Amino acid sequence: MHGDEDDGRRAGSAVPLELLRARPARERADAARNRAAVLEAAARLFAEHGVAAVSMDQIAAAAGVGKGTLFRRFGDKSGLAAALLDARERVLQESILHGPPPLGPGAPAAERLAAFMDAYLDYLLEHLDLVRMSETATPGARYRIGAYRFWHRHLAILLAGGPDPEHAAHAVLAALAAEHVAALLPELGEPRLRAGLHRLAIGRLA
Amino acid sequence: MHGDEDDGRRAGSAVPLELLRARPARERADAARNRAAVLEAAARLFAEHGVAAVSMDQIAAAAGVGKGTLFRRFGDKSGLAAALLDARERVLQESILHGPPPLGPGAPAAERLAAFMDAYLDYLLEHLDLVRMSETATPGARYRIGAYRFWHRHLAILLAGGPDPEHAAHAVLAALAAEHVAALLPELGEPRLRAGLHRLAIGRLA
DNA sequence: GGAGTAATCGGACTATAGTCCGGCTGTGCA
DNA sequence: TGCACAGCCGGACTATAGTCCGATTACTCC
Repeated sequence: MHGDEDDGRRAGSAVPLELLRARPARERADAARNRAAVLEAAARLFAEHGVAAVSMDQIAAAAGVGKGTLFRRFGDKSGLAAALLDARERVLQESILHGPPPLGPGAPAAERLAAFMDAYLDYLLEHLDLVRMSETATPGARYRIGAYRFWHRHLAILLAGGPDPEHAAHAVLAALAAEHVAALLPELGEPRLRAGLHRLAIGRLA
Repeated sequence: MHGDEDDGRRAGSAVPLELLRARPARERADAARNRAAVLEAAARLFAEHGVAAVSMDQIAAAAGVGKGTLFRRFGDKSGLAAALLDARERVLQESILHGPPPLGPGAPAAERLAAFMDAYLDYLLEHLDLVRMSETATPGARYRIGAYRFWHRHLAILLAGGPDPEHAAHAVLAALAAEHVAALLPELGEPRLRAGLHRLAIGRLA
């Protein structure tokens, strides 16, 4: 899924469990230590100086690892951002799949849509810079990470009544892009942005 | 507006004509020559190797100018892309302002909306890589360039009947972002994408 | 035609993302 | 406990965007 660091334990892949256990499936102790050190250092530096102002060199130095380790582990800066967001994303996804209505299953589609827009916007506003980094570091990154596919699938199902739910879901997600929200927030303010996004999801834009 | 290179002749600014003529308003002959050489070299290299695969160094070398000249003139890579798109954009903007209906004034808003979506998508698909570069080179670039403001204003006027035309216009433009269209095109194909965008503009998404 | 001036020129310089590979070490096995 | 090796480590290396400033040169005014 999203945090696809290239270690052995990929979740949800089709590889049989035996094959994973054939080679040392667990990551080495030093690798685990370094991973934790990197995530901790990155979180601290990002919080301290802002996401954009922190270089990968600084993170590597602060974590006490080499650049090679950093990049092999997380791919690039967007991968590092995704890894930091991973836990938060899982919580939201879990609430959607198995949580109580209206965010979870059991409520009418329109109510679930509204709940999703609110919940996603909450998540986005809380981590705007980090999400922005994870979406824009490399061209097309946003559409490749597993999280996008999850949100898209969820929206397409909720929009199933319309003419083209697949495209409608993409259109809603376009308006939820971190870059877009970051640009609109100072211009419109949060309440107006939130209301507009609700109308978009409901299909009452014009 | 969009191609805001920092020479003396800014179009559409509020500066009185006298002030512009007080200092040497015309660009120097060598500057004009270099500007043309850069644009020509960039257009050729972009067409030959693709926008992403051409470095600013290569462009400078091919144009026979130094890097300093290149960057002073166009600011950054997105500025260069914007300058190359400038002529095309003006044509579209002119058609909207003074051309025949339904793209130009005189037709009902719904028809003008459909015409705009078609015309903009034509423009976008024809120069997808270049627009993408101009929009994504630097964070927030898309929302700062004058062209975005133009499209937004136009859409907001056409969407005037709805609850929040300003936000609706932003939402439509979010779905027209080069990054977004580039990601959806291979997945949905052009006809489906076009149809979906029409529905979005009409407000019949769901 | 000549001097003054202001803008331009261009290449050296910095900062950062991302790659590569020789050496090392933790881990599983005997 | 010792061995073999897969996988990890980390810093040197490359490529590119963007900055800076001394030298140069086009334009203006006398």
